[in-house]
Amino acid sequence: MALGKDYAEQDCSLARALEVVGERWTLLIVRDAFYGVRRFSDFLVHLDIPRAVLSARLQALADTGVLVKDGHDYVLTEMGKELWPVLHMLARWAEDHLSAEPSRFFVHTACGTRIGPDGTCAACRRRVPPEDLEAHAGSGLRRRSDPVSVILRSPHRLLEPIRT
Amino acid sequence: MALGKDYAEQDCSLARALEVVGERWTLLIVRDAFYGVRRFSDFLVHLDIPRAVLSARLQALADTGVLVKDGHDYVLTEMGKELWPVLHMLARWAEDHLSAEPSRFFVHTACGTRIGPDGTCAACRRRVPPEDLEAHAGSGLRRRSDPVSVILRSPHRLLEPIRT
DNA sequence: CGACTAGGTTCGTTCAATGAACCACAGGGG
DNA sequence: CCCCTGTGGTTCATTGAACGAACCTAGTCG
Repeated sequence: MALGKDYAEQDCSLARALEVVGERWTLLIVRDAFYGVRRFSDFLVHLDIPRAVLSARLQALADTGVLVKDGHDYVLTEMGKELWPVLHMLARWAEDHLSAEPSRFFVHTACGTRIGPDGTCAACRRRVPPEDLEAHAGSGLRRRSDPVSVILRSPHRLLEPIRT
Repeated sequence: MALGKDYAEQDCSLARALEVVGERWTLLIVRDAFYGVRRFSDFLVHLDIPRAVLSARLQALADTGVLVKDGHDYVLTEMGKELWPVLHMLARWAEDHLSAEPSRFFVHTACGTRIGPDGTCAACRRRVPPEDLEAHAGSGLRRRSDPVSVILRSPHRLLEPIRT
């Protein structure tokens, strides 16, 4: 990971996880992938990240099997999709403790219920996988003007590819 | 966070979270805090981290309220303790997908049941807070020889301060 | 053909991570 | 009293990753 020295000496599966998703930008790339971003240039404009870094991260994520490269699209694998609960909990933690206005919230498409902090649907009483969720813009959303941000401002189902 | 440029432009509470816990070493420091590590020198020897970086991270975590400095001890706040589900899920993800042998597993002290991937006790059917969990060494634990690793090899309750 | 776009790579600069050395203070012993 | 040790840091030169601008290549449109 990040510097010459990795986390090899740590006896913890957490350290293994951080070697894969612990670098700068990596989790934001994965988040965008859940939002339906698939193309290099879309990640680029939405994240405002150096091209070289994006290239390196996408390749690393493809190498470890979080993403798979399909033509010019980078798509989440099953392994990647299972990061959803982690992303969701981290975002909820920030909202609860960093006075971050929720910029997005998520609704269970099947029943229309907003899911709780633990990722479960209160009505259905079970975990909802990301493909059954619809993202809605919340009060804390800043009005950015790049094409990807504009598209992501209207409600959309997670993992559904966006069209720029 | 990491470089001059932070995640300020991102409209996402995830980005806010990563500004606090997304830097190199930070989540491993928080993990050790759950394991009962509290002293500067104990973090130092267990993480094998440069002193300057450890100093900077502990101060940053105290500034944001994840830890509180009590004399020479760094202790998790309520806000910090609520990171437990995130850490636990990330570690389970690594075990499931990175062929990482579990180095530790966690048992609900009250009923003796090993908790599931989502952090719930199968017997009690509810979320178990970290202070009610006991950490046990698993099959994947490497035999490191520093004093902190030796202590952490025997079962111990989370958040219970270790004695070197 | 020429212009334009998507998807990168190259490379010089900047800035954080590293690790070794140094500093300050608090006991404890002689 | 001075010396020694342990704890909890800070300072600083070096290294390597992130940055950002420029460049490259393949495909497409007119």
